[in-house]
Formats: sequence, C-alpha cells, structure tokens
Amino acid sequence: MPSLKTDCIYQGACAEILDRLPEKSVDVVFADPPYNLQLGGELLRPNNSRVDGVDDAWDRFRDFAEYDAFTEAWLRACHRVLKDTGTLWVIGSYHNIFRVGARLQDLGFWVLNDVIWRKTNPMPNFRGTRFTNAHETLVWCSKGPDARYTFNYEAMKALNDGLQMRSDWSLPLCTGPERLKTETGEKVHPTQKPEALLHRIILASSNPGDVILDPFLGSGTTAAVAKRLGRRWIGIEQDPDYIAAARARIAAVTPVDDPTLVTTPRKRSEPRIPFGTVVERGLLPPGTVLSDAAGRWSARVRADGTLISADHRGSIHQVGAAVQGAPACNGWTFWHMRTQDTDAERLVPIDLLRQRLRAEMAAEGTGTTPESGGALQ
Amino acid sequence: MPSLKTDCIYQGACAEILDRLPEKSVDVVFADPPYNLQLGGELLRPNNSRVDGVDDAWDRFRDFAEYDAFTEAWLRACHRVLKDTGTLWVIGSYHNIFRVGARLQDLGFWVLNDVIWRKTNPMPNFRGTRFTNAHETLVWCSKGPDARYTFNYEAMKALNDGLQMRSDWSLPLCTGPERLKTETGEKVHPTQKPEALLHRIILASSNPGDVILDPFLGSGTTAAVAKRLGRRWIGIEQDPDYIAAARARIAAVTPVDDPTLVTTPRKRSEPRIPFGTVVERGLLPPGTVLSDAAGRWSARVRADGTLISADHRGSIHQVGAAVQGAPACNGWTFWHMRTQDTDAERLVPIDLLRQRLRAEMAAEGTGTTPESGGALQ
DNA sequence: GGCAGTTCTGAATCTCTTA
DNA sequence: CTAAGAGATTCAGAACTGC
Repeated sequence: MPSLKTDCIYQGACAEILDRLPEKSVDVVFADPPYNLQLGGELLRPNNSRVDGVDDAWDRFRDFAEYDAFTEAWLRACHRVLKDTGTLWVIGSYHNIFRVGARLQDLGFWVLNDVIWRKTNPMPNFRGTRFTNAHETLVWCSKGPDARYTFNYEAMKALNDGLQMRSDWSLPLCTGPERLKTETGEKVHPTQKPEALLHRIILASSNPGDVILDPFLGSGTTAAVAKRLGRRWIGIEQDPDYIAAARARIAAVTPVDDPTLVTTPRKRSEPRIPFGTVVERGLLPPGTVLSDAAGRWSARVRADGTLISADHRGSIHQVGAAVQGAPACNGWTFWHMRTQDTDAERLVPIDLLRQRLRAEMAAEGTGTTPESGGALQ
Repeated sequence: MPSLKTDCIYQGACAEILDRLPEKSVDVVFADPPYNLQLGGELLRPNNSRVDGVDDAWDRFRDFAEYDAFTEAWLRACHRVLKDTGTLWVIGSYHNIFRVGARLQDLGFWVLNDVIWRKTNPMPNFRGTRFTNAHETLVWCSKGPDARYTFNYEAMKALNDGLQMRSDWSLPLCTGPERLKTETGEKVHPTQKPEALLHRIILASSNPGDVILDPFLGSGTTAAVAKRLGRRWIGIEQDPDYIAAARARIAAVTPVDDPTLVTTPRKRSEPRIPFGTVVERGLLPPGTVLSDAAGRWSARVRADGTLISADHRGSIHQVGAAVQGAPACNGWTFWHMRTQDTDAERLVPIDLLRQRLRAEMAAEGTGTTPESGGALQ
C-alpha cells in the first residue's frame, strides 16, 4: 500500500488517482464536481451583454446515464480512501445534486445534513422565466449509519453568535480580490467557490492536522483554506492551468500556527472527573447537603462520592434522575451547594468544583490532555 | 375516459386513484409524500420531555428500493394526468428528496427550480450532533425540457416588493391557531404544512380556475388555499380521519370571489419591506378593504400584495398616490385598516403590520443577509 | 385584566465509554 | 458483542399559570 503524501496536487482523473491512494487515510472529502449544467445556447442580459456561462469540456456529458456512471466512480473511490470516521461533502445544484445524493445513499454513505448555501448576491434570472436561482446545495455524510464522525458543534455555535448553526448558510459569491483572474482579466475558473464556505466546512468537520481531500481542486480554494486552518490537504485536478493557478495561490497562504486559534473544544472532550474525587480532595465534606436550584429536593454527600436522599441513593446522576422521576439527569448541573458570596448566601452548581479540579489537574500536569474536537456517534 | 370531477377528495391509494382520472387534465400537482424518515428510538429534549416524532405507518418503508418503487409509481401517474403545460411540485427533506428528484428526472420531468423553504422557527438539534435541520426542499418541474408552463413572474416579483423572487423562501412552521387539533388537543396531522407556503406555490404556478391536484392531501392545506385563491382542486387521501378534518376545514374557506384579486397583470416599483409578505403571512387576507385615515378613498388587498381601487391598481404607494392625485405617497402610513379594539372599531395604519413583521424578522436573526436588512423574502 | 414567568412543542435519520 | 452508567444537550413562539 502506498503511503499518503499530503500538501500536494495530483494531476489526473480523480477516480484513477484516488485508486492509487491508501485506503482509510483521509478525514474529510470536499467535492465540487461538474454540475452537468446542460445549458442551451448563449444567454444575453437585458442590455444584450453575453453571460459567461459554464461551457467547459469537463462539464459535458451525453446523458444522465453517463453522468451517473461518472458520479458513482468517484464517490466509490472516495468511500475507499475515507477513514471510517471520515465525512464527505459534495456541493451541487438541482442539475446534479439529486443524482449525486441518490448515488451516495446507494453506496452506503449516511446523510448527516443537507446544507443550503444561500447566496446573498446571486445572478438574477434575466428572462423572468423562473425563480432566481439563489442557492446551492451541499450534502454532508458519514461512511454509514453507525459511523462516528467529527462535528465541532461548539465552534459552529460560536460562529453563529451563540445559537446552533443552522442548515442554511448565507454567504456572498466569490467576487472581488478573492476571485482569481488571469493577466488578461478573465476568470481563472468559472465556478470558484468562496473561501468563507470552505472555512465553515473545514472548521465544522475536521481538526488541525487532519487530511482534507478535494477530488476536483480547480482553483484551489479547499487547499488554501485547509492550509490556513492548519489542516493537511490533497488536491486532484486534471487541468494544468488550474493547477498552476492553485499552486501559486496556496503558496501565498500563511498557516495559522497556533492550533488553539482554530479549535473550539467540546465539553465532551474534557477529562472525566468522578464526583468521588471532589469528595476525596476535600472540596465537599461528607454530610454536605445539596439541593436543586429551586430548593425542591435535597440529598447528602457520602464519603464514597454517592448521594443519599430521603428515598434514593446512588451517583449524583442517578439520585438526580430518581428524585425528579426523570429518565436521566446531569448531576453536575442539577445539584447545587450553598456558598457565601459577598454578603448573601447563594446556590451554585457543583459543576464549579469540577471545573476548579480540572484547572488544578491541568496545572499539576496530571490530567489527560483534552482532545481537540469531539468524536460523535 | 372518465370526466374530471373537481373540488372533492378521493379516498384511496394515490397511484390507483390517479390512474382512474383523465389524462392531461391537471394544471398543477403539489405533492407532500412520505419522507421515509427512518427515525431510531425516542428522542428526549434536554429537559427530558419527549419529542413527538413521525412514526406513522404511512412513513415506514423496508428500504430505499421499496421507497423508490413507491415514488416512481405516483410520479408516473402524476405525469399522465398533468396537462402538457402543467407543472409538478414535490416537497421533501434530505431523507427522500434525492430519491424523488432523481426519479422525476428519469421520468422525463424537467426541473425548473429547486426551492428552499427556510424555516424561521425550526426544532433545534437537541444533542448537538449536527446542524439544525432548518429547511425543507421543494422541486418544481415541467413535463419536459421544451414544455411551456405557467409562471406568474410579475406576481412573484410583486410579492417580493419589486425584486425577483428568489429560490429561498423564509416562512414559519405551521403552528398556533392554523394548526389543526383534535378535540383532545392532539395534532390532527403530524406534518401539516403552512398555508403561506401553498399560497406562494399556487400563486406562482397557476391561474384562477386552474386545477390543483394534491395526491397526499393530508389535512387539506393545498385544497384550502386553492379554494381561497379561486382555483379548482382535487385531493387524494387514504386516511378517513385526515379526510374528515380536511373536509371541515375546506368547507370553512370563503373563496376570493373577484379573479382580478388573485392575478397580476402589471409591473410596479420597489419599497423596502414587501407588503406582499404581510399578505402571504396571513396578516391581511386578500379582499380586505383599506382606506385612508379620513375614509375618503378605499382599495382592496390582492393576493400578491398589490392594491386595487375603483380606478387604480399597483403597490400600496402607487395607489395611494393615484387616488390623491399626488406625485408620491407612503402607502404604509396612508392606508388604514379597521381593527376591533376594546369595544370601538378604529382605523389603524397598515404600518403596524410592517412593524410586527419587522419585529418577527429581527427575531429570526439572519445576520448580514439582505433578508434581515430589509428586503424581506 | 395585564404582565411576567413557566411550560409545551415542532417532518429528528440526535452519545460515548467502560465493564 | 451487549448492558449499564456517566453526562451532554435547545430555539422560537404559542399557550398557560399565577399574582
């Protein structure tokens, strides 16, 4: 099995190149395949200027059958090189996304989300014959229904001002200085994607050091953003002009050197601390009375790190669930202790003690290093 | 060939019923088929309450093959009953929309647009495992690449306050009084669609008197909106409980009697907040009579968000200016509506509705997009 | 009645580690 | 492999409760 050389562009047809890479070696695939646009003649704006549509050879297919065969080949090849914990992103429009989506489901990929790139500045429909085509669709999937995968939930939530990131993303088209131009001022690539789009994708679904593969690299947006965010990358591209432009572009990118700048740790990945340790270290003496925030229920701390209430005994979680009659409970945030704060007596969650202990252990160097990002089911 | 009886619900399996209808007799099909959700066990919110997921028998399929066969059967039957100038709408999620989209392309349907219903108030992802599933996808297609079809471009542009209607529509879920409930307070139907969605679809792709067919009628949203907008309709549904609820609902609808209220022959200009959204969201039903503060002039509201008076038609601003013989007019403050306030009937400016909508849109919080910046979708 | 706080709910493929 | 236990996790809006 060949080893995996990263941070380089492979020239050639993507399915063939992919078949020569080692299996289960890639963390994230981002694919921007030909859309099979099936454009008719040329399109004129109301002022009779010509719309520079996609008419390149790489977007010409005889029929759906040929496009489907092409799609299945590269998807299958991607499935092989993906790690079992890896995920695949594909972007497309209504011309091709149903073909792609159905094929990837048939190949066993498990759709996690479809994501809408809502364009803030789309090209209008000049003829007034349809709705302005103002979005593109991304499909995000894991290797199977039970596969674990990386989703940096907290990073996405932070990016969205503290609210869960939704499946619709409003971003402008790639224009202005970001858009690569030739010396004669022509677009280098007809469908260059905005870096903001790749920024969000890579931040959401990978960790620093991960390998991001783009089987249709084009002008190199994926590689440029991956490099900047401290990820390794692999690009596959046929066209030597695109490759030249991408190489120059990627070379000009300076990576963010501090990994903490490009990760938002999940609570799930923090070291686990048994409640018993809190008692053992004397942060909470046996016999201390805990209660919930509203003071409805109470329980006492036992020396072995279990709780005892009027009717129940067990872990902080078990007793919390039992007194509420709930199926489950996070005891750390449910149970509170009295604390003398300035003058008034207040109730604070015992999770504060866990946080203090984590800080102490980090200072001692005894705690396990928090893993970056969270691996999800 | 049987004749086409309209404005009624046929009970039975949709493909079988469709096969008994005359061919090429329907103008628009709107289909909301089972999504094949494949939900696992139960899901609890962070507060331990149970999510009432869709587990109905009609959404259970063995595998993709069975779902695909089901899909192809009803799509093929719809193709037969559609006029050559007819169009088909299908709504779905990532669970099924790729299967549906690929099959309808295979059957010869020609995709005109995919349209995103962006939900302003979706259910969150409670476990923090994915992006909030905040949208659904509609596919709109004609019978073939060269088929003519109805698209009321000007009506859609008017509804979007003078800007081309885009392929992404922001609308709230069907909740509150619009949501049908049983006597015991349960949902009549687990997936009732908002009337605003059907309002836009029917206004966009049909004319008064056209026949709208819904092969999965459910609680009858399609029929209710079609009737109100002066279209004929046909519903197909298996479940007798859904049928009973739909019949009662549809019977309570009063059609807009004047066809000129639901079509748009002329152009108009561009204010900042589309008055059409006020209409579409049901804050002001088509046919409502508006007047100026002194009661000197009056005009009626049309379904696309324009007004019609004795001598004039156009935007709220244009008609306001025209009736006064003034060069310009702010329709938002000029036009008033009657409101039942405490005991007395009063006239209040329709700007109140805009303010309410602005508050809602601000709460929707879409950040830097034009949508939150004023150009309502 | 009015206002504030609480509860409820919506097409949802919704955990991970250790024993 | 399964089972058990720890413990992480929510936004908008309507409906309801209580003062």
